[in-house]
Amino acid sequence: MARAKAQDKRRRILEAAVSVFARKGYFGARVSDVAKKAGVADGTIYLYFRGKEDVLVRLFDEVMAEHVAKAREAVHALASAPDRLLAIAERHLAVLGENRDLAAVFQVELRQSTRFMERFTASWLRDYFDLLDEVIEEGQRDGTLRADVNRKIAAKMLFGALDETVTSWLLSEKKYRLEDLAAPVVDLFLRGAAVPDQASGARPTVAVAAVGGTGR
Amino acid sequence: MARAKAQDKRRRILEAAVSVFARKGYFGARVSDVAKKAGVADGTIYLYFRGKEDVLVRLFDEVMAEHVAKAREAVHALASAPDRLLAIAERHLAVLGENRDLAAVFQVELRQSTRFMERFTASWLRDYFDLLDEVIEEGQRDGTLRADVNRKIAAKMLFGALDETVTSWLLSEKKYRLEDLAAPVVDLFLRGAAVPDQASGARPTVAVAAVGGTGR
Amino acid sequence: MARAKAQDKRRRILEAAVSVFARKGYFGARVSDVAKKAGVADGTIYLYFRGKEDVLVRLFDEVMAEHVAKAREAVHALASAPDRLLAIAERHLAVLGENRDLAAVFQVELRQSTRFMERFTASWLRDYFDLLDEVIEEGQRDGTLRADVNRKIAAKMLFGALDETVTSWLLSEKKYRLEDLAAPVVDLFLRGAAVPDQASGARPTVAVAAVGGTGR
Amino acid sequence: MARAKAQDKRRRILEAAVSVFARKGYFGARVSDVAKKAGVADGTIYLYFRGKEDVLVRLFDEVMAEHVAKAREAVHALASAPDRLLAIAERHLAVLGENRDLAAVFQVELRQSTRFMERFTASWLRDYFDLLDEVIEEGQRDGTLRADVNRKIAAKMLFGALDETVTSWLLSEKKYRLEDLAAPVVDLFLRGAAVPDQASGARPTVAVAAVGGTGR
DNA sequence: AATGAATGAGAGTTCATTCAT
DNA sequence: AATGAATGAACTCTCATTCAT
Repeated sequence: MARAKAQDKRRRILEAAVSVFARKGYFGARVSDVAKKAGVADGTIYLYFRGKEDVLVRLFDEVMAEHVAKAREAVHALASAPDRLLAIAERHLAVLGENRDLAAVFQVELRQSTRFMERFTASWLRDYFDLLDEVIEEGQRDGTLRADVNRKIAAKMLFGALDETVTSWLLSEKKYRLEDLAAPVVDLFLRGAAVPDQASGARPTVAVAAVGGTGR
Repeated sequence: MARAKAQDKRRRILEAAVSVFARKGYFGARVSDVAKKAGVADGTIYLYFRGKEDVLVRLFDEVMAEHVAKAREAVHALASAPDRLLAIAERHLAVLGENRDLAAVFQVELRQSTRFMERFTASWLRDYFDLLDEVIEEGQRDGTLRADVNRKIAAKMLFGALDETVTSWLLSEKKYRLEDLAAPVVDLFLRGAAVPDQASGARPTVAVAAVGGTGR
Repeated sequence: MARAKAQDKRRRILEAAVSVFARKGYFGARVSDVAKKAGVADGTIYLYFRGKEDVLVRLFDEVMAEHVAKAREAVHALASAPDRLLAIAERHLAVLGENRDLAAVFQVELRQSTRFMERFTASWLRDYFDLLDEVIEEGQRDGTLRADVNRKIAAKMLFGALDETVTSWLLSEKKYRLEDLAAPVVDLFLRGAAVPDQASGARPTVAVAAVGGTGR
Repeated sequence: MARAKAQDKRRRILEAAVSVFARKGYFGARVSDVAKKAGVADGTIYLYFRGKEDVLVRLFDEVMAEHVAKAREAVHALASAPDRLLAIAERHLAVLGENRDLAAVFQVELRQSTRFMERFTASWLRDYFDLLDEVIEEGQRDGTLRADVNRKIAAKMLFGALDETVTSWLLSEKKYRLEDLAAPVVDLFLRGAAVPDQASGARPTVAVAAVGGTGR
């Protein structure tokens, strides 16, 4: 019981943090703002978190852990690489599209500093890229994806496209359903922007450079 | 003479800011750090800039103005859309690849807050996306790019891919030439990740949703 | 308890401010000087006051509110205008004569700027002048004070005389009891400096100009 | 010639200072504001004055020297004490009434700190009070002024009345000619506010305390 | 467990003054 | 004599964190 109550308070603090960080930015937000929004005393936050930065870090870790886990589940339930990539893209856009404040925190506030970013890159973002990498690799093995594509580059392109899509939506005044963009983005990712050279088997002239270390 | 000296001092301050912001982050950097690095007194910075934030903003504006202008020139010198996109990508990666500190500031520090981002999105980033949009449109008109691709989405995908490529390079320990990734990224962007359905004319099953408002 | 302690701290800050402002002047005094003198941390001052200026303003308001109230009480307890004016003068000189630091703040620091002065003139100083005005008016009605005297001018003369008396005392090296000057000042105010024209009813030759708007 | 030009520049700086100090207050005014208003470079001020404070001090000294000298001349041209006091009052109010900015500086900015005030009190203000004292003394000797009046107190009352009259005029929104108040103020000073006890030769009951050291 | 008053280090910015030109 | 760019000390106020209650 006491445990449940405590967890509830912890959750309220995290939710308040999302809201306050989204509106004022991480540096602009005061710990007391978060406390007030959460309905607790300033000091209480320090019973649940090590400090202001820890709130941001935990927020990130917990949302991501859940997201990556669900993405993995979704992937396992599907067979082909294209379907799997679409499922990942849909989840990605849906999660952030449902909660604009969360999107603001993830797209903007989380990129506060190289220090933060390195930490994130080293943890769950790594997992997320690994997931993309695995899906692509399997697609290459079963022949649905081109084998001559560098997986690291492909993963970054897809992630970058989704990321930019979210940021663009976030900063846009226009209201549209973010997840509706999953299909066209993945379609473009799969089929490419160029008109295929139909007559011959000739490839576009841009050479595929063999790039070594491009992994994060 | 006096004019030249003043401009030199201004430049030194901007260069010092890039270096200091890259290492400590915008919020972590003290104005006095920038001053010391630039070899001027603290107060001197206020003779050239309105304040700390103005240093960041000017830095961004001036680098971007130059970059976008040069990208436009490069585009005009080339004929086909694929070549043009490759040229843009090469410039994008080369500029940031040449100066890791500058890359750090652009990839990380500039995204500190929604306030910054909105400002940037409204100014030069807008220009940059417009440039991509124009190149893609012309490619669609002359038949080198698929007409059924949403230009806004395509522009975001290419930008997102480049952006993520830079961020990944920045955070990576491995040393590689960033601009070498321009060709494979653009190739992937043009040809897509999927193996084309050669026998039939069948398209991948993912439908191309007609999405209305996706512009920033 | 907590309430009492907080009020005590507030009072200590005000007392420290009187002491520090008197010695260094408002602009010369640092907030940290006041804090140190009050035995609190710098930041604590901002829990009780909006800022440095607010400390001065509150100080003034609170001392004046009490002073004007007590002066009114004293007035009500007495019957004739001359007695009432003497009572007011005695209070005026006694309050400031008892606390040289307070006198310094009131006579000097409070007149730092037109901004301050306008604020003060608009608030309690107005009340004080109103009180003098009322007492004089009643004196004119009951025949103890000359009816041909402009009340506004008379109030300013008495106040000016008291004010100058305090300033003079403050800057003087000599030590004397300030309140002892109340009687001679009021006496002079009432009887005038000139030798009355005893033989005739002739008035001094200086004409009483009928001046319209002389009120503050 | 060069000498004349230099003096002109010096005068322009002083005039600019009056204007700027009146509007922004001594502490609020920047040296560069004064320089700009005077049409000279910041550094030039330091060729004519020791620093910001020196500008204020010289301003005061020079205006006062002239004023006291002229007041003395006016006094010598007149015979009776009442006339002389009226002349002094008229000059006092006229000088400040003619130049609101100068009045603002003298009534407000000059009282910035005990340090300033002590300096002033020790110099020309001393002269001014001495002049009043002399006039009153002669009036007592020739029988136009009451001999039982303490001269120091009387001088302070008259000065205080004039001072308060100026301050009141300065802060008042209403526009009226300040010097028109000289006559009624001096009349009140001479005849007193009380209705004389006509039947008997009885004096008002307020005793004239014999106060020793009341001089500044 | 919770509170919130108190702390005090820290930083952006201003501006009187200097001095090379 | 005049300039005005440069200096850098100084100061107010903020806010993450602590700890007595």
